[in-house]
Amino acid sequence: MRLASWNVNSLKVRLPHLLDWLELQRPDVVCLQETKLEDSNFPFDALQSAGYHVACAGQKTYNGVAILSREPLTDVVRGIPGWQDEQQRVLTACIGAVRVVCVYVPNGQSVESDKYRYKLEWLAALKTYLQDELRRHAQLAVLGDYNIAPTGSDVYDPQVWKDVVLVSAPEREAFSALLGLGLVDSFSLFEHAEPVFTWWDYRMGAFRRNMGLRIDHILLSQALAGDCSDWRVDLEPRRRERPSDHAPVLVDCNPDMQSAAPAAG
DNA sequence: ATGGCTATGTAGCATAGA
Repeated sequence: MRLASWNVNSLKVRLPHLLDWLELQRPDVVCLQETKLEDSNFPFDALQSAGYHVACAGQKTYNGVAILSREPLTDVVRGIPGWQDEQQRVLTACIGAVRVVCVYVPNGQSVESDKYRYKLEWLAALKTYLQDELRRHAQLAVLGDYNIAPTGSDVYDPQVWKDVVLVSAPEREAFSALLGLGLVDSFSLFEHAEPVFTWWDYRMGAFRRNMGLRIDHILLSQALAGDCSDWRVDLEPRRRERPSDHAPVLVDCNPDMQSAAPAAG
């Protein structure tokens, strides 16, 4: 099963890129972030014609998440249950025995900002939610734009990216806390000779100079991580005209599509 | 290198992203 995550930065603008890319990569499941579309404007027809079932949780102008899947989506849940949030940032669904959570973690703006406090509170709520989901689903995948570069190796210049939003200690601790639940950053299952990034600023020729950050992640429960055979970022869409500032991230894994029950213990 | 692009809502620029 091929799982992917892509912050498209407006699905309206990026739909042609997405449709081309779906045909090339043929992922089984795709989590989209920053769709910036109300559900009434979601391009259902184009994606259904491309062979995908769709679940979406959008809003006008900002945020918005969606899950595309070749197999039907069931048990769809919008947001973090029990945690009120105006912003559409979380969507969860089952594909067979695999539970998929699509997340768009708040940016935080700056460590002095109220938005930064919201980000940390949001991450704490996400942790509680994922802990709960892990109890219910042995095969859990949490894909999305985390807006956190976990280590100094995940930024092009650790001197520049120091104690600022996206790399601050509290944010990195919040990310580690998700791993502490028993989730694995699928990136870390493989060796990487060169730095790997998933986002590059539109300005300053950042992509051309590979001045990027690794902030889009695919976390897998132990049951899925054990059979994960590949992790990669696809740079091709970022090279196109009018690209998203994020590149899609993909993993290949081999879930057990029969058993939905969590492992004992 | 200091918000230098890009997208949205909306009709000039403001807000947000990371």
